[in-house]
Amino acid sequence: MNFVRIGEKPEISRLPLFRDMDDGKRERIFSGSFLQVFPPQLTLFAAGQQSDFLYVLVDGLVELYAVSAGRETTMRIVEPVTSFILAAVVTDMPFLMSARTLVSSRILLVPAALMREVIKQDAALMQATMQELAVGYRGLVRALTDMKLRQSAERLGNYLMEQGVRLGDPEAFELKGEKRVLASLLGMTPENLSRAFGVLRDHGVGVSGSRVTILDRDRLARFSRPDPVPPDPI
Amino acid sequence: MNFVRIGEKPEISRLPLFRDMDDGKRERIFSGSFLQVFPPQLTLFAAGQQSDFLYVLVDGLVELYAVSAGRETTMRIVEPVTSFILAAVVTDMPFLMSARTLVSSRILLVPAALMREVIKQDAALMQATMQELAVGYRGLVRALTDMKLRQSAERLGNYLMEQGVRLGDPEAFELKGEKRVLASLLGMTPENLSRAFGVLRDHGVGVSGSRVTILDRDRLARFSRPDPVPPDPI
DNA sequence: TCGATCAATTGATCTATATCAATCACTGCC
DNA sequence: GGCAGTGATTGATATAGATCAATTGATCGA
Repeated sequence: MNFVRIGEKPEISRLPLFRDMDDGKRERIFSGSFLQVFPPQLTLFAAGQQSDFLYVLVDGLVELYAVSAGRETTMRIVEPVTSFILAAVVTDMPFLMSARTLVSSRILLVPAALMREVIKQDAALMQATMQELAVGYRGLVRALTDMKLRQSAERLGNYLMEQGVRLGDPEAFELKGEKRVLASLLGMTPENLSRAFGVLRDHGVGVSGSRVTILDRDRLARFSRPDPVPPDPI
Repeated sequence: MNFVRIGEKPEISRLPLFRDMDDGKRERIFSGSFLQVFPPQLTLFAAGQQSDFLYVLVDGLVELYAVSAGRETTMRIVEPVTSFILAAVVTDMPFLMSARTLVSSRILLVPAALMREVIKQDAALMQATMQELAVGYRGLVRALTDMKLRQSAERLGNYLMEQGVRLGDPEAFELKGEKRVLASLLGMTPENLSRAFGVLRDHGVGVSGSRVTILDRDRLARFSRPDPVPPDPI
């Protein structure tokens, strides 16, 4: 367990969540938090547990998953630098999701009680928390719509288009995490993910290992029918 | 278009969202808002539109639905007294969902800009908004998990158990809205909703029209495997 | 009271996706 | 360099749920 080192601060401070708040208050949060490195495939917390920390993934990759009816499903693949499990911290309710590292990860742990306390004191932090929750809410509305209305290959197509934009190069990028995790995120089996990639090959998508190339964006869009409302910025 | 009448205030003021805020500020919001009655089956707003108002359903029934890939799906059945479409208002982004009245409804319209302005001024309102979004976020996490992991009859079983508790009598209650809307909410066709009710008949559920009776709660729970983490209050 | 209308139900298929079963292709290690 | 071990792919089959097609039942107005 280490306290937050100087080198880490800038990228964490640059997060929308902490960016606009009072410097002293931010310092207070950071000095009460600690950075920890976790090995791959380690369970960080399980659904049902009391939410003792807000997590900020600084480096690595984390999977959030939910369990129900004896099976599990990936809810989110968290890429750095992002906070996660904010809603549980804000409501002071047990986690609905579990988390595990997919690769070795450096994570900032902010004590939930401290976070809740400073939120109450700092209007900018509260505002940012509110925004983050609202944006997250809308992301889930999209995800649920996607799951209810689109079929698997279309979901994959949309995911690839969005991921391309998010990662900076809409034409070509690397998939994050194993394909089986991606399959679970998209609500399908690994077998069907393979077949879905096969389908998309005829609609302007190239894949080789985890390298994805979007050869014909219009063609892919025509097939996967992206949401008319464009994605929210951050 | 009428301004908020005295008679309406108490139940709106009692909403968690407005309950704890400064009285003067609340007055400011209410005097800038108006109550309106809408006939059944009227579209209140459509996805993609700029979010000009926060809506509070005072009386009646409203359906929130999303459209994608040419089809539509019910996202939420809003019962009084509840605010809706808060995330769009907070982020000042276009609606992701459309809304229509299912029956004649009395609705409070709070101008979105006014809402955002007062949120910035009143810490208690901001806090309540944050809480509401966090609770909503968790509701969507549950809904998405449900859709991904449970099959249709189980989803129905869980819905009925929760609805019973929410409406005050876990043993017997009336379904809100038409069954076709419920089917869409639960991500199935009306035909399959009928069959799902048929399945649940062997698992402690009685139905007659829109009247649902839960004859054997344990049996139903055994079948539909409710979430181990209990639902959030409010 | 009788049709007309529309939601709900029931039955018969069809289809997207899951499941089961190999096989293939890496990756790392001895 | 070869061979476990693991993830990805491909193929064959099974199944939950959709779709199509009537039929039933309830509501409402003439």
